[in-house]
Amino acid sequence: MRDETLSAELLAWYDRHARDLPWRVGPAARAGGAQPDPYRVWLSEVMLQQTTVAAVKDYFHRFTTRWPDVGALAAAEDADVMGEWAGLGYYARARNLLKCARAVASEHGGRFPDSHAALLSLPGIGPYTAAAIAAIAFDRPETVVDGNVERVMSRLFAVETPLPTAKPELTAHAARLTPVERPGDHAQAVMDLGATICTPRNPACGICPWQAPCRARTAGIAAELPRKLPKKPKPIRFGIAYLGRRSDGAWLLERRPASGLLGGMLGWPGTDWAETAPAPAPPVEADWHPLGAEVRHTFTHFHLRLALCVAELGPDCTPGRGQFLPPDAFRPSDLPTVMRKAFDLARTAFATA
DNA sequence: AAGGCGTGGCG
DNA sequence: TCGCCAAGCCT
Repeated sequence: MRDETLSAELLAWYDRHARDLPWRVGPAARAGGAQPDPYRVWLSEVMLQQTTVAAVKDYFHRFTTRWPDVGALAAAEDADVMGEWAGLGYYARARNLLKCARAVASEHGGRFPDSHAALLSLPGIGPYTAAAIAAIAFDRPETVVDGNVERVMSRLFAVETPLPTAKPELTAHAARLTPVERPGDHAQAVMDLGATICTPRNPACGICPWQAPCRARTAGIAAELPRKLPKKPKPIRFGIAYLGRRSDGAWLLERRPASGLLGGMLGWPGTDWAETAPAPAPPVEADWHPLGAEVRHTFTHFHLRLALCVAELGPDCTPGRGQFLPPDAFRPSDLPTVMRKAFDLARTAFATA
């Protein structure tokens, strides 16, 4: 059965405390008839997948400045989009972002569909994002369930079953609270609550609009929820990267395969990353010098220790892999973070050589 | 249907 | 220093 009492209390809080975000139409403007741009809602939601608001803001501004609408993005070069996404992580999102933009442009006349089912069929749009776009951009009564909602529901109803087992139960709770009126504001309100008050650690229960009905707070276990299954330890992997600079200043880089880790991104040629020390595998015969420092970087499922080799390459150098990018065609900011760390260390070495 | 897939901030 | 965590999706 539906319970809109709780939502009414939350919306009253949201009307006073909604965060001002670049992609958001606030409750006052929305009440005045303003509608969010589905393109901006979609772009922000994809960027926000497993990513904090603070990390997304600058990327969102750069993307919307460079590609103001879905048609412009659909017409962009792959390398430009991947370069603009560099540093934000989870690069499959960028690959699917382009696929989705092109699908909207070619199959939907340049307009985002407004139904959950149609949105779900687009690349990079899963259950959460489809519901978020339908609710926020089109004010459809969809139930949005992300990590925030799971945490808030687990506390509000004191669900002690660990995630991900508890997910269906938490989704059912969230669905009961979804109002027919203002479902978009409701969705954003629950997520704002989770992001600012019902936080993972040290939740600010004293100022929470749901402090009275919250069963975890009553039981004194709010900070312990949601419970989660233990995680596997991350192994350490080792690799070597080769940073070669030609005498004219061009750097030897390569485009990584279109799928897998850092898929589609620019990177330095090198060995595979394995749990045992790699055999040297330079991309071209040269006087490679090992760098004293190594890059340490942690991915989702392993720690990487990346040894670096640098070399000055001759003007007629013809490498077996990769391509030379002249200085005016190479922005270090186009590199994923692990590769940019390597560049920063090597650049220092060249500068002092 | 578990596991692959980035990064930065925080306690 | 280190584990945890963030507006998940795909295979």
